[in-house]
Amino acid sequence: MNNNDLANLIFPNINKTIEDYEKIYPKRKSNDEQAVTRFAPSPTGYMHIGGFYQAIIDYMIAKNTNGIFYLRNEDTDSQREVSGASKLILDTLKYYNIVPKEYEFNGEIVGNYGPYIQSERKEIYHAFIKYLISIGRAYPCFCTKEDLDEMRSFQESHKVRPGYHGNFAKCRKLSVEDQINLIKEGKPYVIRFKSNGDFEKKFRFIDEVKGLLMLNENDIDDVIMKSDNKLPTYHFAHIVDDYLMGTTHVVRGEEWLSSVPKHIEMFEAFDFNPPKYIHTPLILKKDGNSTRKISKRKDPEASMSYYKELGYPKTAVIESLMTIINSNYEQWHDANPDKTYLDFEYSPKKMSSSGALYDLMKLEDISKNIISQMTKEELYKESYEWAKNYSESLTKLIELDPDYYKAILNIEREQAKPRKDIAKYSDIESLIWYMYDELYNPTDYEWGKVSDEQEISNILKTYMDKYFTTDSEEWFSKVKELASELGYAANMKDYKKDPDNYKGNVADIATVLRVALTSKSKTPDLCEIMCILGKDRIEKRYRKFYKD
RNA sequence: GGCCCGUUGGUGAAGUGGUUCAACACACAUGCCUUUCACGCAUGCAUUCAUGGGUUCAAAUCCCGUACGGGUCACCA
Repeated sequence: MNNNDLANLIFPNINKTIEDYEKIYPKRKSNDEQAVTRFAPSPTGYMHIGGFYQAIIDYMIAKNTNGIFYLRNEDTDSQREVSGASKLILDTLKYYNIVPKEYEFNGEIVGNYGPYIQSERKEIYHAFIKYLISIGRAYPCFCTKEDLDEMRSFQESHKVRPGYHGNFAKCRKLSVEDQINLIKEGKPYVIRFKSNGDFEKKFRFIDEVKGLLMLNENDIDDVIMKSDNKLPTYHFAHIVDDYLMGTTHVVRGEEWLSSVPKHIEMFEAFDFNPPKYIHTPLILKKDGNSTRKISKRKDPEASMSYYKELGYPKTAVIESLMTIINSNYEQWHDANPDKTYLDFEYSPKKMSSSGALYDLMKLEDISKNIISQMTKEELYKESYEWAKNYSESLTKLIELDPDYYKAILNIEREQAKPRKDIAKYSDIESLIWYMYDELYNPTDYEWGKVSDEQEISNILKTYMDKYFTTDSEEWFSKVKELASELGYAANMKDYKKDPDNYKGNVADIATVLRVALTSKSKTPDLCEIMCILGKDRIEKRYRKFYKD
């Protein structure tokens, strides 16, 4: 009885060898510069901002090198799997135009290196495990959960390094005969990798972000195949998949750094070259005085749906993340205003090696700039699209009269220095509601210096009788004339020189005209608002303040 | 606890031994402009790079210690 017998007993129906799979999935025909990257989330519920930001990096690396970015579904943990999660992930990537070249969804496989869903790759993993068993680098372990708990508490109380290693690795000492007998008896087992490493020894490892690292060798016999569903653990699937799929760069969170030694050892056991690793810093969140990893439970902004629901433009979300990915991005973008983030050359070396706080104010700023640059047609399209999904009330307003809505959006837009007051589509309604008679029913008027009812009435009446115009050329001079007639300074300089000489100034007059029309003291250009509302509706609103 | 990673302003950070080394952007403050707000413009905002020591003519930059923060030690990824 030897290892081959053991391997055949465990995997009697696995006939393909590693060589067979290497033929089925030949090395990708690409030159050395062309990177192959992957986004490999597990479908556990929602799209996390940390994962998304890694996907951007994957996508950019592939784009920069004219390589391939693919999506792999890591669903080996059936317990944690949430239905619909993989659709959400693909949809989110597509929504942001981070589209993988190869992926699998709903039975459709796009690409020659699939399946891209790990649960469908069981046979492949088994072939690789079978090989490992046959050469004595993997073995069945019959330890129960209780055995392992006992081991752990012993290690804790005796202050030895925890883990299934050295003399604690009971099952690695079992003879092949015993192993075969126990399996025949039907005892449940997992398959563990047999480590040859020495924890006391260090080896050099280069991470593309952090640079040269000295790491301890792995000496833990990790589980590579689970007992219940016979699927591989992450560690093992990573080796097999990234080898067979030709991944050149693995982008993953910093939390994986500590498992690098075991991954390296497994690659070596197969004599495969490991990919390059880009361990990205975590996205953190300030919580009181401390910082911690951003989390879905506590932080709504951890989920990508947050940004979509609030209606931030896609490019704003991506660019705000770019400022964390490579902080020289903004300067580059300012110097190359016509280019997009896809033209930007990502550099892992320029990544910060410590975690970053994601600044929502920064997002708002980037977003305001982007929205201010949109034409009214673009903003109309984007905001309508958003409204249909997230705001019934805004949808109604838009559909009432699309051209009217566009006219409102166009206030102080499509000009050299456009207005920047919209950061997200969900802001729009609260900025334009007073333009709609259907919604206009204010109870609170934000009067300024002039609040005397008689005076307000007088100003409004005089304006409507003698100075009303919607001609933008002469609008303000008319307001000035009105101011003069009523004893207010027509221009600010005169007023400042001698304030006592006047009842107020032209700004006070404009404020009365503004508040009586909109109830708000702060609005965009009053003349443009008046143009859009038209004389009849203005008069109707003003008449409420007339006194006889 | 072991091992690993990190620590430049409120935030993202540039800067890896000297010649503007504390850039740039956000935020904040003030002023100008102005019919309000926003925009725009101008100015201000770290005598100091967690901390102690060392190397050096010279350190945010190199070395050692300390503190603090984070990660990881699963049949989860």
